[in-house]
Amino acid sequence: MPDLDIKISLHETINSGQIFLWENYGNEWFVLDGNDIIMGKQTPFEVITFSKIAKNFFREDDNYEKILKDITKDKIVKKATNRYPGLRITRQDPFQCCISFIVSSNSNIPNIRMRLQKLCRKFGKKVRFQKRDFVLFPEPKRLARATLQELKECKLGYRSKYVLDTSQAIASGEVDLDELKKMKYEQAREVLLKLPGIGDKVADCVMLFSLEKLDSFPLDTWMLKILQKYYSNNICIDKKSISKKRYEDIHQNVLEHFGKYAGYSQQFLYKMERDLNEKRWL
DNA sequence: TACTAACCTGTACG
DNA sequence: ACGTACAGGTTAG
Repeated sequence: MPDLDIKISLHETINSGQIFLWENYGNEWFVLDGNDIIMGKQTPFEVITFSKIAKNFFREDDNYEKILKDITKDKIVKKATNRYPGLRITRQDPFQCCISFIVSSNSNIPNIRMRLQKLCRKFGKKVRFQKRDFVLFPEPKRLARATLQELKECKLGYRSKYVLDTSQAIASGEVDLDELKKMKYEQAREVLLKLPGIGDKVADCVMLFSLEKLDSFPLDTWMLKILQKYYSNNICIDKKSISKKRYEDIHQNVLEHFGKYAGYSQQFLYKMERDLNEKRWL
C-alpha cells in the first residue's frame, strides 16, 4: 500500500546530497550521525536511534505543510516539491557536518563519502546496532589529536590541515557549535568563517543541516547554474564563480525571493537539477 | 575590494 | 592504455 500522504521520504531525503554516510537495506535506512546512528523504516514509518534518544533527525517537528505552502509560491520550487514528495532537510550532528563539508570542497559525492568512511574506520568507535556492525563518526577530541599523516592516509589531501585545525578549535571549546544554534544567521556565520576550510558555501551547509538556520541557502556551482537557468530575471549572476561580497549580495536577493525557508527551497531545487543531469548520489 | 591560480585525489572520458 | 579534465570550494597573493 503506497502512502498517499507521505510526509517523510527516506529515499529522497537521504539521496539529496546532504548526508554522505548511510546504508540502505531494503526497507531500512541507516545514517551515521556523530556518536549516534539513526535507523529509519519507511513503511510503516519509524525512526530508531542507537542512543535511544529521539532527536528528530528528519526534522519531524517542522511544520512541513506550512513550509511547503510558503516555498511553493515559487513555481519552479513547486514543480520540485511535486516531484519529490517527502524530501526533508535533516538535523545533523554539527561536528560531523563541519568535517563532512570541509572535506567536500572541490570534490564529488562518491569521493567525499570515501574519505569520510576512511576517517570513521581509522578513528571511529565500533558498535553493534540492530544486528549489524558500524563504526561511528570520530569525536572532535579524537580528530584533534590525529596526525597530519594519518589524515592524509584518509585521502583528504590538502584538506587534512583544515580538518585538524578545525577539530582542535572545536575540541578545545574555542568554538562551541551548540552555542551557534542559538545565534542568528549572520552571527553564526561569522564564527564559522573563522574556522579553516570553512568558507561561504560550507558555512551555509553547516548552518542549514546542523544549526537550525533554515534561511541558509548554500550557493555551490549547481545553485549558481540553477539561478542562471531559471531565475535570471530575478537574480543576476554573471559568472561561474563569485566573490565574497557577491556571495552576500546574492544571498540577500535569494532570501527576498525565496523567503525564510529558503533552505528548503534550495534542497528541492538542488535535488531536481542534479537528477536532471543524472548525477550520482553515492 | 575584486580576481586568479593552486590545490589532493579518484574517476570518467577521449 | 594513458593522459586530461573535472568534482557541493577555500585560501593566499
